[in-house]
Amino acid sequence: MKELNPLLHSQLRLAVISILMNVEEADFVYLKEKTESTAGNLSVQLDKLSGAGYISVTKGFVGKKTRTVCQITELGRQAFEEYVETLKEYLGM
Amino acid sequence: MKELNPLLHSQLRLAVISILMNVEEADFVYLKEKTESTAGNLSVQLDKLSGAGYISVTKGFVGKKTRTVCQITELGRQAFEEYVETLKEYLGM
DNA sequence: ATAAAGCGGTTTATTTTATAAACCAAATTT
DNA sequence: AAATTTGGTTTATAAAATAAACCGCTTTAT
Repeated sequence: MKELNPLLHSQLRLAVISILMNVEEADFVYLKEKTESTAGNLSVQLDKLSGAGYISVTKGFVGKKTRTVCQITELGRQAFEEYVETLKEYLGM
Repeated sequence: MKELNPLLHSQLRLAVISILMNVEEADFVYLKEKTESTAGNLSVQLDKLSGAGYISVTKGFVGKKTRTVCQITELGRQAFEEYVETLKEYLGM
């Protein structure tokens, strides 16, 4: 049995990646609302994903307010696809 | 986004349940080999699954040796099916 | 017959991970 | 200008996974 990439096998990180797979980009506030996570938790998990090179995180401004935008990277996309394949074995699909 | 049943969202426990879904029953030694887990870890995770009523664990003998046999319960089967459905949402299937 | 090693586990301790709580700077509202 | 809100980060705590140590029984070798 292959191992399930532990970086993706986490509810919140999987939710984030899953969202980012279906959208060009998403900002911190959107991700927080969509995943119903706390800011702190989200911040930590985004760091991990970005540390692994699975997402890019860009801080910018909208008017005077900061805006943190996330995008999935090619590496992240690949990791996700592989995770799904592995998972299918577990689920018998 | 629905939450992924945390009892099933664990590599080892998911592997165990996944095996038990496809087999009438499986004993400790078989599960250990198949999942490549340590005995300690497996023991703990089987306890959790059995504590939740997802599997039944029966201790018996084969000759003089003890044998611990596991089977998935109806509750476990249901939980697994639901977990898979929820996961599909995350994976976009 | 007895010590040593192996089998099938369980219990306990350690490490890792997830989560929440506290905090911070800048902007906005009152 | 004080208080509140926004958009986060950092740090502390709780929970989970994992490994290490252990235990009773059996088998093997001496």
